[in-house]
Amino acid sequence: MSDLTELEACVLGLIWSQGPCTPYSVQQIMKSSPSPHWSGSAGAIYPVFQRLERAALVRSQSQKQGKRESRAFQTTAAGTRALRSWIGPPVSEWAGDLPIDPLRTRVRFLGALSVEKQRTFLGEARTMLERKRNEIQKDCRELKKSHDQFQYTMARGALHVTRARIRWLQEIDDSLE
Amino acid sequence: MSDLTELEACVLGLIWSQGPCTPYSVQQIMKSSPSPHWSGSAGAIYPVFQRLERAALVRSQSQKQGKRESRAFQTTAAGTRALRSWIGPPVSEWAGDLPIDPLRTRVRFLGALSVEKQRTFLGEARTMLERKRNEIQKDCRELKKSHDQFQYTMARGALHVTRARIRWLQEIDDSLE
DNA sequence: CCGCTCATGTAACTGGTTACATGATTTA
DNA sequence: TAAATCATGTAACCAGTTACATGAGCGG
Repeated sequence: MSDLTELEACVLGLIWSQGPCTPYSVQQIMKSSPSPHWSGSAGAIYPVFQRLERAALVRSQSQKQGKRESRAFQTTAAGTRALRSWIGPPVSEWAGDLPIDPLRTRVRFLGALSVEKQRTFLGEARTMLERKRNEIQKDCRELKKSHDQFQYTMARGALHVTRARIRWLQEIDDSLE
Repeated sequence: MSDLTELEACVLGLIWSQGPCTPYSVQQIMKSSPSPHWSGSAGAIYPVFQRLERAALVRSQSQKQGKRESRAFQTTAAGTRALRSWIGPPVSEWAGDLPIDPLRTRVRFLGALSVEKQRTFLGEARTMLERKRNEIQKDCRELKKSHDQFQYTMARGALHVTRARIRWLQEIDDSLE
């Protein structure tokens, strides 16, 4: 497998971290994520599992109970290697790049609005960001003693960034005086 | 036009902010952006212009010099309206959502690496982020007196977020003790 | 006149989306 | 027993990507 897509690698990582699991359960994890940026639809997930298995990065064994059949997947040694090399080091060039942020994109063209509308926009955006920040904070507290240290780390990252975005909106608001 | 894609809206916004311009010049702007998340390829840009014109959000007039012909596009009144309603308010639900960040995705699975590799990873990532931060800082200084206030604002946003990401990596590094 | 940039496009592909289809199992 | 959820997939679509094609104008 030449190069994993983000989704493929993410699924691979989840299989790795969850141990044997079904496409369905991975799908549930993706859907329940606080801000899922993938649909987690069957139409995406199942083909990914197929590709990963074809590339021998995961293997499956069917575990049928009664007439209901399902297959449990786990990473192979090659799969773990692929995951590790996907993560790095070496860290890819783009690592410093800003994640694409639809809110920032909109702010770029904020000049198209009247100053009043600009204020409304900024106010609404801040409300949403603050709500998000609170959610994440709650998440952090819950994950603090999580078995998986890096899930907590993720949440902390989310918190840092969300706070930064709030500060930024604050700054814009101030500059509109 | 039911709903603009991010790329369509972004192009529309650029046409709006630049005044009459050609697909090619918009393409150049996209390519020269500090962290372009679109390829800015002709295969993307030209069809977008076609769609925007079909939807009467932009109009064009050919400005041929000699045998060389090119068309200059500008937004129509409907185009400006579409841009404004794309920006909001009302601000969309997802505004608070975290932008998808490939670095964070990788950190989620950092546990797959040895602690040594984890440190290397974090070190490299930080170097890149710091380099980026410096670039952005320079950008900020240059844009400070820019004609377009919101371009400066964008850069400030980038700075806030990048600093937050650096602090986050710092925090992870500390927690590995 | 050769190569570079300007400038405009098309064609094939690809990864992920929505919507659909199917049937087993559990719960009200 | 009807509805919801578990669980597995397929099919059509769509936006953006890479790669290609074409030709004008310009500097060495």
